[in-house]
Amino acid sequence: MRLPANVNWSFMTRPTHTNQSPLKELSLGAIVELLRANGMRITKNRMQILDTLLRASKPLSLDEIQRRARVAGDAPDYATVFRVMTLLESLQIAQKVHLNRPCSYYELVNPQQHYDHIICTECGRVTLMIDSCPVERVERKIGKQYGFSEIRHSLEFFGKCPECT
Amino acid sequence: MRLPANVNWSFMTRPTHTNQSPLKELSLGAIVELLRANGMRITKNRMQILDTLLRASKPLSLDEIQRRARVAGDAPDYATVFRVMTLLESLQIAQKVHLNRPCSYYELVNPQQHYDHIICTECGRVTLMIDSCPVERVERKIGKQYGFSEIRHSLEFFGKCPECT
DNA sequence: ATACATGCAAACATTTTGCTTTGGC
DNA sequence: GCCAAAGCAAAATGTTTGCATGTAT
Repeated sequence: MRLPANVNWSFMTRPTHTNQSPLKELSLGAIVELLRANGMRITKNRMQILDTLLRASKPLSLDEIQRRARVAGDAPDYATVFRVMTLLESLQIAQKVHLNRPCSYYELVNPQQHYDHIICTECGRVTLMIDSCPVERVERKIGKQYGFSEIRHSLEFFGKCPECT
Repeated sequence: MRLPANVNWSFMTRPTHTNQSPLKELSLGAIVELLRANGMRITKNRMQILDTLLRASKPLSLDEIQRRARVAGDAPDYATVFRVMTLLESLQIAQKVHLNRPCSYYELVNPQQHYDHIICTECGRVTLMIDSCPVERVERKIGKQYGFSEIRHSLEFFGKCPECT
């Protein structure tokens, strides 16, 4: 059952930067403050990427983030987008979402609100579930029953959306 | 909100082979029968891969499937493993599981039983949740509230397992 | 002035495909 | 014998890194 020990699994969720001050609300100001508090510099690229993520109504791929972060024909390098997203992920400001596609999609984590996704298997449209999360209660049960701690989850629904039916 | 129309999303879940007879139980016999019913040939490679998947107690990567399907020093080609898994996926006999790792992991779909996963963020160990699925009720709600049909879901929990705590 | 962030290019890992040969039916 | 499946090799895709240069602090 145990996977190979020589594999480094830590990159999955463990922050590479110790994040002492968790995000209080999902706003540009709060994020900038948190970056500063962690010794990160506020650059034009980072502002444009954060602005893009805040405007997005669905998870974005690195490619989409790069294209949307373009200002006056000037887009950040792909590697920069990658590094910024890796950074935001490690600070638990952003997270990956699994859409059953060959590349990764990212969204900002809203500490106030948890949303799960419904992905149309026909057109790929992503709908956010605004309902209260159906599994939060289960997380507590897992802690007790299986002895896990620091539990997070990833939940996606797939189906045919009304327009594709 | 709508994603680019020129993208082909269908590969995500839509079977490429029309599967007329859904699996009744998760056994080698039932799967072979289903393959035959869909005009697929029964080969040594396919038998070894199916046997591997049936024995597995956790989702396996293509690489792991190939290594485990080895019989007398003779392993199926990696491309063959890939094609067989794509086939099984399209017939909805197998499915991908997202473990937040750079490659895909597969498991057989048990029509009798649905299991969700708990993945340790430290050691990568995968635990199956044998409890009744916490979100089946939600699926019905999504049908009504959002108008989706043919709803499936993917649910993974992440946390520190007892031994890693 | 210093150290972090960036752009560019190259390396890497994984997935996917083309094509010829093999083998199930 | 026919056509699907397999093996091999190469291409395509997406992710990640090294290093020289730029820039926030």
